[in-house]
Amino acid sequence: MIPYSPEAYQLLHDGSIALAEVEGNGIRIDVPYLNATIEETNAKILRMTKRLEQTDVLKEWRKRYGRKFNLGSGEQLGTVLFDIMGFDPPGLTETGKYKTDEASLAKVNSPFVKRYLKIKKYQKALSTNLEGLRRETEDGIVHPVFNLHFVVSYRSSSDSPNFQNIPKHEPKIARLVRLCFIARKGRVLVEIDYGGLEVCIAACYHQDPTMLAYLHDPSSDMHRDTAKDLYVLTDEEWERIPHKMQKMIRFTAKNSFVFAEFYGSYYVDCARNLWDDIDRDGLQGPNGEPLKEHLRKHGIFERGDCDPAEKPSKGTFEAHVQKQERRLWNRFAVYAQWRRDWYKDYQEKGWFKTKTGFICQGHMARNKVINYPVQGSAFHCLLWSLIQLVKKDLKRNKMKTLIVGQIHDSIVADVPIEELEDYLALAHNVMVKRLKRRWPWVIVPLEIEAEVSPVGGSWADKEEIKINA
DNA sequence: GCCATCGGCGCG
DNA sequence: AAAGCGCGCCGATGGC
Repeated sequence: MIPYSPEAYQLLHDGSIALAEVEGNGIRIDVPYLNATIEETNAKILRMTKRLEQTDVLKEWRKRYGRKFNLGSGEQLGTVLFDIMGFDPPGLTETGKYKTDEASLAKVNSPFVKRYLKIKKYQKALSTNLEGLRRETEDGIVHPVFNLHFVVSYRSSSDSPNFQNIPKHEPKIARLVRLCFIARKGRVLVEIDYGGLEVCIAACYHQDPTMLAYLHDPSSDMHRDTAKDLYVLTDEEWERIPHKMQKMIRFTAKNSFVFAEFYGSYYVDCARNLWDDIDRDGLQGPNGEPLKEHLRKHGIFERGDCDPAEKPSKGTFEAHVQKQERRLWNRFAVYAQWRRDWYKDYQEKGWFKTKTGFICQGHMARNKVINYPVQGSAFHCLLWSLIQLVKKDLKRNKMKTLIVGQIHDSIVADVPIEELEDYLALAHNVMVKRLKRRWPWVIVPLEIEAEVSPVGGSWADKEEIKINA
């Protein structure tokens, strides 16, 4: 069976050509800054490593391994922490070694851990994002590759360097790396992204009335409402929490619970992650108290065993999250039913077809069957918009704007400052209005948000800007 | 020296 | 009944 309709084929065909042009354009790199930053980051890592020498963990480590000592070896670290020093092993990897990732190490009570993890973060940024970027930059321009093939869900990928995983969430690291990416002379970098695109596209498949109501009412906020339930916060208490803290609480509710559930996770894993999030992010309740203290006032005293074989005990966070899980899927009951029906249909036929005309066949686990069509179709909305801009609108209007990248649900462009207004209007027209005409199955309103760098400035300094429709 | 695999982690 | 989707890149490791 040919795995796509003629129109789906056309999308990949046009998309490949448009993305080739995007690759050719490339992004300007601040080479002097990049070179200086590589030097400085190297020195910083060296300094931090020196300070680590005084910790008891590192002393034990050197004693055990001598000349073979290697700070980058997770295996050595596991042996030192859990075999020699007797900390509780947080769990084992797929192949039976000690886990030494950030979440596991967070449970080890030692001043060594925090500093070690900080070094690892900078090491990662240095080797992947800074040195990797320098390797791939030529004449001050980098040309990331964007692939439309080999991705099972019919999304895209990027490499050499990967433009789709540049640090963003950790402020210091994000700034360090994003200062490298700058607008050309007299121009600004503009990133326009669809807000909540995957949720919107999922809603086009399942048409759950509660979800549709959320998406049609811009003043409502599913993640905020879920966050309040999850942490037992009344409206009045929520209002007393500082805006920045509200955002952090909403962020963890969204990523560790709502999206996790939508992707097929369940309350045991969610409870574990959410409980860890509270301490790691320093989440606080309405009186500035640690969120766990707030939960205690509402009869939630501890995390719970989170043992899949056991029922959660009363008074635990695990039991509470289980209750919230039931509540979530009761509210989105039509969505829940669609998941069952969609999967059953696949089991009977052995394949399914996406809204954008692609056929996925072969053996797939349940969660993949549910996620691929949404993930793929969401990206196709972005790709169609990008094709319109690159192939039609920018050329038709004889504009000098260059599309330079794409990150699943966003488009990055290098725009002459005098074209900014025109570009924003054009993008809005394509991404919001014309897309819905192109694909009438998009039955929810779409929203876009734009961020703009200073003239000749960097991606790190971009700021949100209003789009006048 | 080359290559595949693993654990870990960055992004959506 | 099962139990988080998709990518790419890095260093470590071990087999050849």
